Amino acid sequence: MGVKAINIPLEFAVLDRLIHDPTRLTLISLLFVVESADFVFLKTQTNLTAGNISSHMTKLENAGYVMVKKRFVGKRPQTMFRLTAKGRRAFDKYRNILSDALSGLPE
Amino acid sequence: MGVKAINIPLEFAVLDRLIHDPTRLTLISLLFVVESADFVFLKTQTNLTAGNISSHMTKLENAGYVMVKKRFVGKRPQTMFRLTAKGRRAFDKYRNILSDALSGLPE
DNA sequence: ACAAACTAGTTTGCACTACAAACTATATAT
DNA sequence: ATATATAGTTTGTAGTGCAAACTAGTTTGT
Repeated sequence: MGVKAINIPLEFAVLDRLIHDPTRLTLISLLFVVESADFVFLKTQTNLTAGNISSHMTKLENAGYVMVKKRFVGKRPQTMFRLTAKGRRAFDKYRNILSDALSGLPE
Repeated sequence: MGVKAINIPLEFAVLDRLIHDPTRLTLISLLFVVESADFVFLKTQTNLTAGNISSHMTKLENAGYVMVKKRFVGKRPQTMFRLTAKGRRAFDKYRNILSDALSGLPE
């Protein structure tokens, strides 16, 4: 028979690409822990450029993972972000798949 | 002072992109556990197309993460892949960064 | 009052990437 | 001979991430 049958359940393939990108992983994780954050907070906590944050958050918004509320604080525009229930579920699922896959490896 | 200073160490940004891609993550993980595998094995264990595997493995080879040995088995070509020491180190580091970052999150 | 510098973002352009389809080359079956 | 299968590689294309450039407004300096 030669080689024994091997079955390694590597579920990396089904990881949500929208979450998996490192930049969005950072942004989503931040939103996950702080519940709600504005643009400036995201910018100072990360080392991302404004443009980068903007386009990624738009992508997350279009996916329905993030809610956006714009208002003025004093005279300045402020953009607030918050994970939606859908976004939270997607992130939970992502984490579970990833940590399961990682823990399935030896060592 | 308003809001307390928050410092969340999210190290996702430094993840090795070469490893982070889900397809390569799958391929590298496979090599990590089986030590050495041929093209056909990688193809049957994953649901990837041959072209996809080919280009990803070339990328990993160029990065010095994977060694390739070609030979004939009977009359058929066989391409064997194996993680290099460098590749193994990179993968170990990747796993550590990722699991640390994940475990830093609440819940 | 006017300009320069700063704040808060969005849009654009480019270089790179992943993916499957198409291809090469050889072997086997009919 | 022709068709089908195996073992891959190369090519073409659509999509992506990123910073630079831009928009719109505010504050500061003189």
